[in-house]
Amino acid sequence: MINVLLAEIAVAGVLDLYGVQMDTSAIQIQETKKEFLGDLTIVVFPLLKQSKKSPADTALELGNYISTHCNSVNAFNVVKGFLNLEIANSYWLSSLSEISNDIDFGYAKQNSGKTYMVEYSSPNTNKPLHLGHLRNIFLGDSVTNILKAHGHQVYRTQIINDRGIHICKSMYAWLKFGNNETPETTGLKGDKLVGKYYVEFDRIYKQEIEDLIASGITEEEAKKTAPSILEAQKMLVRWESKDSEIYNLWKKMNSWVYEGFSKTYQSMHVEFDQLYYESDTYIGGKEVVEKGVNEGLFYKKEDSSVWVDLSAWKLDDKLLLRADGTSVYMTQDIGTAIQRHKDFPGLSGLIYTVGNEQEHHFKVLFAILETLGFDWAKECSHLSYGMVDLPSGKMKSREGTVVDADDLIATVINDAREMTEERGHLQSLSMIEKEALYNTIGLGGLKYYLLRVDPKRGMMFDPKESIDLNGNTGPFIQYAFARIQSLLKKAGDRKDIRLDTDLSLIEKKLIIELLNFPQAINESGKQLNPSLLINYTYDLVKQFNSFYQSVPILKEVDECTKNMRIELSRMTSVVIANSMRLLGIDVPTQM
RNA sequence: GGGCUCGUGGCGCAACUGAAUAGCGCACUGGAUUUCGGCUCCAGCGGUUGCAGGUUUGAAUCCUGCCGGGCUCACCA
Repeated sequence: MINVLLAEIAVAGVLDLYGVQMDTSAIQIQETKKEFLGDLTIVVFPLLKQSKKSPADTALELGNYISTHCNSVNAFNVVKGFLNLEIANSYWLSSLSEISNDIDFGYAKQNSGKTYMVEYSSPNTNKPLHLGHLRNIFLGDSVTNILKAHGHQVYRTQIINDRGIHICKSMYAWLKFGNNETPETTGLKGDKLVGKYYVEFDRIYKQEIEDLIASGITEEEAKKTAPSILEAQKMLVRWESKDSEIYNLWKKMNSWVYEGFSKTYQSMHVEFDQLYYESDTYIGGKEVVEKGVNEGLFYKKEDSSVWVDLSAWKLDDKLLLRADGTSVYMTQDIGTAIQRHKDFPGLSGLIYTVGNEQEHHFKVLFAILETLGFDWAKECSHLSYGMVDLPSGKMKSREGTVVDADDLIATVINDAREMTEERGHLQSLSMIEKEALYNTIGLGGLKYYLLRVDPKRGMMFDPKESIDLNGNTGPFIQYAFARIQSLLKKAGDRKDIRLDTDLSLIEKKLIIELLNFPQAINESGKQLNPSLLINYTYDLVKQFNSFYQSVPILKEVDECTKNMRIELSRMTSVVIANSMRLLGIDVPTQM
């Protein structure tokens, strides 16, 4: 890579000129802004302490040194403290030639020897998946792909939140008002049916609270003593003691939900390697907590609830077991983390893809794991992401503004169908191929939209924009790919690029952009941030479209130039495909 | 109230973690096809980066204060 080479030469230059040894990391190299002459720019301000000269003099001296010591540097110019270097066309052409034989360009060539586990999705089993889950799922899925591209082994996992008070709420409402309804008798998807009774519970509960308040009880008291919530709590205790009636009901309703979820995952082409069930892992968590009490790591209050003191982390004390002996969310998360490290010894990292409203929870979890003395605790990390809001504001289940995942996916595929039928080149496609294409475009647009924004930030979801075709969208990228495929089909056999081919500015810029791909993968992996890859790919495609528009490719008469342009196009499509694959987005050969 | 976090053209997002005149998309205005897929390209309009100080050769980026959102501090998950 030329940047590395230039940095080394610059370091040698500083040593030779000013007698100071520097690290290559201190050399700032960036692409030259388009309004200046040159390809790469070294910022010399940080070197002034060493040179003890003006920015202009330093840049001039360093420029002279570099151009005589690096034959890929043709010329240079100095603007203020910026040393602009012009790199020889032959360098760019040989770089293009090199990567154009690499179908896996950008991906690690060998195994890193490291293993990671990425947790994502992990829904509760009391209601269907919604838009918020989609951001979570696409993010976790993409981060997994990106880590794999770094040569790591990665396991996709979930914690299935299949126990707890929330499940009991659905069960209670179903028992009371369900009339033995099943997915079969109602034709409802299993997760939708169970979700219906979770909502039903909430309605009853609210009503009871209102009635209690009307009878003169305080709101706080009413919330604790409403009959429905007391019943649900009793159920949880019975469940933990494996009461067969409750346990069987729980199994039945959960099985409905899993069937529903599995359909949803299939529709978005997402799979997992290893599932963990809270109903299994909470037991291990409980045991560890009890052991921790005996070892004096945790303490018991008079009411026999168990707590941990986290003042060493400047965190409040945290409850680990309720007074009635049942466990909380944290208890099972402790058990799950331990189980995972038992099952996969030597994990280099365990990454939790969970919304930012749980940042505090994970700080506490990791602190507890450290308290327990697990040395892998510091390798656990929380991939936190911001909430998805609608133009109308926040999604609120109470107000019925939650965007259902199944509905959204269906909508987006249908929109893709309508738009593609209108303008597509589909004559040669069978019905099945067409359906697959609508799927690719609709889902691709949706994934692109949700992955485009920096995960850390909250984002706005506008249903109208999600599968827009113009601008910074999935279909825009897909179209560029399809168009290149069409071109390549007519291009004939590949030939090597001649290093003396003429290069225009726009062609050179495109090569430079292509060469940046490994760096984009690198950054997105380091930061666990797929949006960096999206931004990169979008810039690349814009650059390509501009190139495509400005010069003939197949109609070019000069054979060398024509061949170079074909290779440039082909390599662009390889990078598009390789990048989109990491985002979980398919690219069609025609659309 | 304590902690975390975010305020960038009308709207939605960038800015390589401190560098050149803050970029892009949507929307709006005007152009481009004897051309390989026009779901394309080119140009214009539009910003004192919430406000006020400070550090620095250089600040959207770092520090302090204020204003305004969001999240969180559960015997919920």
